[in-house]
Amino acid sequence: MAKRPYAAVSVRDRLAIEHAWDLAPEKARALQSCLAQRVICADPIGPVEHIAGVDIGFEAGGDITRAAVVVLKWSPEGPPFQVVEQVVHREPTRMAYVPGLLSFREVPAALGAFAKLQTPPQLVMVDGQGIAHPRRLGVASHLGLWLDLPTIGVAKSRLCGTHGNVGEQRGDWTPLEHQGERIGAVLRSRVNVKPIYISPGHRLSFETALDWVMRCLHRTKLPEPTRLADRLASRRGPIV
DNA sequence: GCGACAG
DNA sequence: ATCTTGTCGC
Repeated sequence: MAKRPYAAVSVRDRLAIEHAWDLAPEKARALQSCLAQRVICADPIGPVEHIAGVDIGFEAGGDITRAAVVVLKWSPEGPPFQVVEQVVHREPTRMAYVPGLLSFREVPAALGAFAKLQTPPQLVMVDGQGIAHPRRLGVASHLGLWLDLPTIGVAKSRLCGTHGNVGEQRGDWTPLEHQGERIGAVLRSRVNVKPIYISPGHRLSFETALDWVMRCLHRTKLPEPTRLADRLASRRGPIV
């Protein structure tokens, strides 16, 4: 049988999906609740050879959405990792930012970038929340569902939920909860720096999500995958 | 009704 | 997210 080029979502699925992007806020929220039921928050995730980092930036005063994906080769020795591929995909911005509906603004462009990727990753880290979302469908979860890959949400600030104080040592963390449910962890990724919010996006557990983020931490606040994707999305690097 | 609110 | 200069620190 013919080998399908690497594109996590088939063309036909893309069409069906794209129809579901431009929705009125109420419809979008209803769809999130529906999709959240399909999110799997458990292991195993299988052997990891390549890890992708995803982030979105904007150009032309916000009219153009710029999706960046960086693929790193995982090494047991830890970071810094080798960059094996980087892709940037641009397309017209779909809609304005609405708290809680970020995925409808960013996932379409992210899928466009993944469609151009040659190296299939086994794990994806996304800049934003996973299930640490009012309806349990942050951008990392939404993207994970369509890519059908394990994803982790790595956010720089809180969207919802409450938590106690986080220890001061690198690696200290405390649970993030919302409406009586555990939705993620608040992690001190670096001393003297605001903690980051980690949550499973899809197809892995809380523990595994936290493990991989800690394994990818180098000397900065953000784990390597999202740190590099961040730079690429705002065109400050890698590109070399 | 009054805040809070990923990127 | 983006618009923006210098500045404090490793």
